[in-house]
Amino acid sequence: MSALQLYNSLTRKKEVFTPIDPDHVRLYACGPTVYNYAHIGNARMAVVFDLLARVLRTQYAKVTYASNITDVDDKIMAASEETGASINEITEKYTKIYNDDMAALGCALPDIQPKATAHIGDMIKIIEDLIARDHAYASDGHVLFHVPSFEKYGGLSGRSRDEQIAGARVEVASYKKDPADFVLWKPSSDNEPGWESPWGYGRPGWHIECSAMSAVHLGLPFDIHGGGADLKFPHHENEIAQSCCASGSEDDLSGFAKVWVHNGFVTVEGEKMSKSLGNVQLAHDLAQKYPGPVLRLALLSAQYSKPLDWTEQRIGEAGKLYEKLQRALADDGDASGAPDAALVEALCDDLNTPLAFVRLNELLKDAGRAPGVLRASLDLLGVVVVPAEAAAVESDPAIDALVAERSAAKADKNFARADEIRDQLAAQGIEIIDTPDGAQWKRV
RNA sequence: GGCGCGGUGGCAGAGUGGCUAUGCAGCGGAUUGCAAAUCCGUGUACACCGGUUCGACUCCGGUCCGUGCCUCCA
Repeated sequence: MSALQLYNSLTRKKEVFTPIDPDHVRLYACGPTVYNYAHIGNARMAVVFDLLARVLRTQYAKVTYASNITDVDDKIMAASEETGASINEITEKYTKIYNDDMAALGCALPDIQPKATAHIGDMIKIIEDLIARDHAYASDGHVLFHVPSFEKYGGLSGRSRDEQIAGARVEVASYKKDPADFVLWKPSSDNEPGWESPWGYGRPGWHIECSAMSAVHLGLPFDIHGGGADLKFPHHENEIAQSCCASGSEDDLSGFAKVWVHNGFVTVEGEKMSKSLGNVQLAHDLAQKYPGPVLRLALLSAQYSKPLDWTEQRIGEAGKLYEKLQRALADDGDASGAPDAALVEALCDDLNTPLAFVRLNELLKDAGRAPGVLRASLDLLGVVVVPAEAAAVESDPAIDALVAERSAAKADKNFARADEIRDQLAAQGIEIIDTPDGAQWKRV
């Protein structure tokens, strides 16, 4: 069996993955803030870590994959004010939509999907620990992490505290001892969501939730922590600071999580997705328009850590691959088999999905002989191939009549008439496909 | 400005110190009455300039260009 190698952002090297406990591999990935539909970038993260969990499961008997739902956040509050819907209505609605949409993309539900609001007590506990260890202080209703108290701060992103301040875009607030200090807890007004705490009524800062949920559900240190590349700083840097300092691991940045995996950014037709450009591609919309497996194939068509440009052409190519798979697996048949060794090997090499797809194409040519291997390989990739529906899903008396007339002409060897009808329908965007079971047609 | 990442054939996208993937598109052919599908064949591409080397797309240095983060962000 090939050894799994992963690029570790913390060490900046590709490393052979060695679990802390081979009997139980633990993976955490930062999940979405549920205030809106997930976009294709969120979907990439979900697909990448779903795949990583699947690959891990081929090698280890027990794998726990946790990915959180952030359900307390200022953006959610803003959405609530805007729409008049309650916070709960919003978070419940978009959590369900997120899970449904990711399921369409072939993502299994994480083993644990903790919600921030269910872990406020755990967060308060960590904050208290940090205060007790002189890494945090209360000030003006806020509690802040004191960055200068953690010498190794910045080790993940390669950014020193001074450099962070040099950017001069960090919020300089009167209650901060140091401009780099970040919020662990902040006060809420009466009409804002909040919880009672030793520092008064308030709510947690953004970073603390992941420190709390990962520790509670996985224990420290755990094996792999993942998320989008943009989370590296400040989110993951701050998670490390909180978790290492609260757990007495100030000297070892890997005292929180051993391996850090970051997936690359998604652009759309060469441009950054943004509301102002109006080019945000929602997973929900895409899933209405294309089969989920096609989207998954498209998302995996570049290696996870590389940037991915989301284009019509890419979806089109994924669509063609999917159609080939559908044809190859049209007959139920041998469902047994293990995933192809070369494909597994490609995935074990830092999830090299493009290389795995090369193998997939070879398997496709051999599908007649070894459909079981192809099925098992697709299973591992999380690509669920659903047989194509019989072509003519719609019915149109005029077209059906012409198709029937053409079939009759063919039977009479009147090919001139048959071709005439083909051309006529083609002009209307109708394609006739002859099959052993008769002619079918579809709009193209 | 600081910290990163990357520049590979028409497009996408792996990879390797020497044998130069793969997919899509294109072209040629087989097959099919014609199509579709399928199959076969076909492209010495690795930003630029130096260096190391018997040999570099691959290692080192520099240049140019693109891009991400540094503020909420997957």
